[in-house]
Amino acid sequence: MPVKDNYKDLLNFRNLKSTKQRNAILEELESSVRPLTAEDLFLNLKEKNISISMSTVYRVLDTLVKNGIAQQTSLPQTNKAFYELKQKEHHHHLICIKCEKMLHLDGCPLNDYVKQLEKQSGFSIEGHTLEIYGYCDKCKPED
Amino acid sequence: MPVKDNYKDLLNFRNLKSTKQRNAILEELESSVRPLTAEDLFLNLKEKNISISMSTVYRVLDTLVKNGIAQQTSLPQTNKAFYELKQKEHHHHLICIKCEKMLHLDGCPLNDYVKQLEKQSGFSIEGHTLEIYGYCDKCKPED
DNA sequence: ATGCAAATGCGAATTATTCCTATTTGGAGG
DNA sequence: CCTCCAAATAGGAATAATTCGCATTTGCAT
Ligand SMILES: [Mn+2]
Ligand SMILES: [Mn+2]
Ligand SMILES: [Zn+2]
Ligand SMILES: [Zn+2]
Repeated sequence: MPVKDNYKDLLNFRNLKSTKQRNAILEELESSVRPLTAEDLFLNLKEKNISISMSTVYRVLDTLVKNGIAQQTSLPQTNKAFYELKQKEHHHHLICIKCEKMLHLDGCPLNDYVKQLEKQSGFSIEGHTLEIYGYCDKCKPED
Repeated sequence: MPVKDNYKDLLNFRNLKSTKQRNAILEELESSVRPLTAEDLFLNLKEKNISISMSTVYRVLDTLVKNGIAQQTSLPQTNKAFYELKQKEHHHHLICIKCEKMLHLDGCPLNDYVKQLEKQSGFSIEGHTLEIYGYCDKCKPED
């Protein structure tokens, strides 16, 4: 049972070879409802008996990000990176501190703010990080 | 020339002992115009011949944060933490990717957004991280 | 002044990630 | 299809930031 090769064009188009590992990671990311860590990916693929090493996971993710195929976010109060496929629209996340549930939010509330800030600060602004955290419905402390 | 002990009350009030290391760290943070890393603090204090170890720097910073005296921020594209004294007003930073210059911004653009999000999401929102980055005046690429 | 919980120092451990190098492999060209 | 080689991978060592464990020191209540 061969791993899908749905991503050959996507990869070759950017002068990237279509490999078992890259296809498998893309498949994982595409089918996941939430961003995944390098370790998540490593374990998921092992589970499916796809041979891969941690260094390859990191290298592939890096390549995907550099080529605009994936994007990285990092959560507050943890220092590991999460990855998801790049969405059409720039967005942020709402994260449960307890269970790590992660909702994709619609759009970005900072467009105007950033534009204005760029004018008054003299910086050329390249981007921003924004993550919102709290307790989800189920994890709310019941005091 | 003894290290100042201006912070004794501040510390004792929270059942924290006033130690040379804690006072020295508080002094560094207070006199710095920008947030400092654990290593910055360690080196600055060594420079001033104040005996301290890295683990103590981390432990003290942790204690200060837990007690609401300091606050931690972490920059995008780097995985070290920066610390500053807790300000009266919640705020964010504008950071130069190249030279690491860091401006404290006034206020927070997210108050309304967060309130609205809390209602419609069912989360109890505890906080958010927001850092804005780009190139400062002097570091702007000149194309 | 005394006693003891709290704080510190120092090195080892941990965690996430990157680097090194020998080996394998995708796919361009014949 | 073959061949070939640049690109990609495996596996382990290295790095960087941070945390831990434990023996020693110290602030401060009495
Ligand atoms: Mn998302
Ligand atoms: Mn600040
Ligand atoms: Zn945004
Ligand atoms: Zn804010």
